[in-house]
Amino acid sequence: MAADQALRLDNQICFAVYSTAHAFNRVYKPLLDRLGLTYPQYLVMLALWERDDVPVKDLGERLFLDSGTLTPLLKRLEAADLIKRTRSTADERQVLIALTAQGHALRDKAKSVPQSILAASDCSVRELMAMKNEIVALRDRLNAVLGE
Amino acid sequence: MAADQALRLDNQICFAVYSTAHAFNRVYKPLLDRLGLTYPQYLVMLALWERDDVPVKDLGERLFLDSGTLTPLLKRLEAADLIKRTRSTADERQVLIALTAQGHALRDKAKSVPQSILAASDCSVRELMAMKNEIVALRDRLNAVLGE
DNA sequence: TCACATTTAATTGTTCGCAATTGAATCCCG
DNA sequence: CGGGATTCAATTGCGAACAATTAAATGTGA
Repeated sequence: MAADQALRLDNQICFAVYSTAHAFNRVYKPLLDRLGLTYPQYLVMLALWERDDVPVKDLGERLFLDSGTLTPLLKRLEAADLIKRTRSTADERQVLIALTAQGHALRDKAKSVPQSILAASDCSVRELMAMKNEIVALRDRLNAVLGE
Repeated sequence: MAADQALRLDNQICFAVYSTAHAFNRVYKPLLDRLGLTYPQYLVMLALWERDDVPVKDLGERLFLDSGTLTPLLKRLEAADLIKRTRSTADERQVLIALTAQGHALRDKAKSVPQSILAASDCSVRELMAMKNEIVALRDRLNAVLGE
């Protein structure tokens, strides 16, 4: 592809991904407002609903985020009584993140969210999963380059 | 899909898109550091290289961003002497964004960026364009819901 | 024409996201 | 055992991203 064409905004897959991430964020906003969560906070809760009582580092690896992002976010979730932060006794460098009863309970309220997003995306589950797999494969290749 | 499965992080296309956007950002970082640009600033420059002398609003529509994001970003580009902000005489509500000579010149330095990204994505142009088209179609459907 | 609505950027305040650094705990190796 | 390297979370500083509001300019209809 000629450099001129390559620099066109419309040809940039990165812009497609970037602008779609923001579009998702905007669609999620009214749904998550009802749960009292921001979108990144929702992702943290999704991760914790799968497995909690984990150090910040574990959460960071699952979400591709570092402590600079997670520490203040987790403090806000703690202030909202959704999680508890406890310094590990076994290894005092670690801070373990556990769900509170309210944090567990919020999962029920969140159950309807994916269905609403599916409707907004106006697409079959099969198609979305196929796209998701392609995008994840791309992400993993990009991350592989970073790891070198 | 059962609600339990739907809430799994791995099944969320939104998380796939979100985490891929961050992966792109990290791959772009070292390349854009050489141009003295952040990733959103690079997107603004891409848009301006296609068409400049445009009001902030026009830029916002092309990038799906509002003045709250663009105004400070454009001030930084102006401080770097890449663009000039001029209040329109025809309609004094508008501020027109034009490239400076340096802003135009930066395009040459940016020409090698897409090639580097292509290499990092370890994927053919054809495959990337196909993915891009799918993602853009999804974005447009999401934005359509927001417009209602 | 004139009051009122709309458009446009800018501003304010909150929350991410990350690089770089810090300080404490733990690991590892001689 | 001891000292330097490593790991982990927190902190600082900067740049997005967006909601809500503001102020000025323009448009519109009676």
